[in-house]
Amino acid sequence: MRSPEELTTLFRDRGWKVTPQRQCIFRILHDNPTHPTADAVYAVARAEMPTISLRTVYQTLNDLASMGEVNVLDLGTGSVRFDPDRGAHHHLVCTGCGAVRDLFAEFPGLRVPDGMEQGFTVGDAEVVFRGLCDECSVAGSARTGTTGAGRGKIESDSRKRG
Amino acid sequence: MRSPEELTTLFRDRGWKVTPQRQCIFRILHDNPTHPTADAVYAVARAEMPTISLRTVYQTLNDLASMGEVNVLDLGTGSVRFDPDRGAHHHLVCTGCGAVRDLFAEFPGLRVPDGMEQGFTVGDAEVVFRGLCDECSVAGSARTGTTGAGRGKIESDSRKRG
DNA sequence: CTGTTATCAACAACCATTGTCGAACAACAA
DNA sequence: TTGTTGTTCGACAATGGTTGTTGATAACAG
Repeated sequence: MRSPEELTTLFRDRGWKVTPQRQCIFRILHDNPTHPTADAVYAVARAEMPTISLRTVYQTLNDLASMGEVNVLDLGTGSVRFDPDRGAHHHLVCTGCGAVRDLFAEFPGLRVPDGMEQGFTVGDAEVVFRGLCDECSVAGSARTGTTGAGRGKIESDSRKRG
Repeated sequence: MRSPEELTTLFRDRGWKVTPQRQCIFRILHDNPTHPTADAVYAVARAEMPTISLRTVYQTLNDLASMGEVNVLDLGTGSVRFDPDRGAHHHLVCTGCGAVRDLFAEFPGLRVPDGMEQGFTVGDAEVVFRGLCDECSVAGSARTGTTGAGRGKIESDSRKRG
């Protein structure tokens, strides 16, 4: 996404006000590679603006998304993540803790093979590599995780109910 | 996933009972290419078992997931989907209506380039092609959708609040 | 047949996210 | 420096998807 200064101009052009809260969020997101959730942004923002509200964070995040300044990612980790990097890239997702890392790689030949479109008008392709991050592969030799995606919400197999 | 008959055996082996409800869900899922949500399974199940509960559907679906008989997919469409096809394949996702279609294609060279693992122990790669299905591309020439993923929950830009 | 387990119904709780409302306030153009 | 207007806050309710709970009933499996 663009720099806080540029965003200031863009907001003004749209007739939107540039409040300290918004500027704070601009700064937090700028060059941020951590794909923070709304709640993560909120936590950081509170450090310098203790009275900022979660509602305002969501509001501004959505404003930025509607302007196309951040990408909204739902990688199945339970909450939506915001990515200020607008360039084409893919993701590594930890099935343990939900961490997301960028993967700047190109995969030539990554398009729907002819005749398999099934009526779809296909836009972008995103690749998600799922696995365990360094911390989680150390911490847990058990719990290899669900085979596919999943937000870690699989019922804890609590048989014997009732 | 395996046939209803095989699943019956597998459940018994685990000391689980094979109830009509479970068998019903086995049948609904078997060779089902629609990636149904739990609610979709529930709707079909009720057609032949009007008294089945949503709770039981979730329960059985999670049982099957924990056995590795179905894949749990969170494609950012708002609810989790269940895929009985355990083979390697990818997906087409409609950003309009959330429909999911299988894409049986192989993408050779789809692995994390050396040195870009960032500490991850990478397992599978899933490719999501986002676009519009035939129905949605006819129905909506407006609303091209959010650039990235997103469950269509972006706030409806209702300015002038307060 | 009998003991164990699954299911039901009905409800509450959870989480991420959005809506709402009034009051206070601050950005910014005049 | 003002006034207008948009923004924020706080506090709470509501949504939708999913899971927990409970007691009673029903059904599987040995």
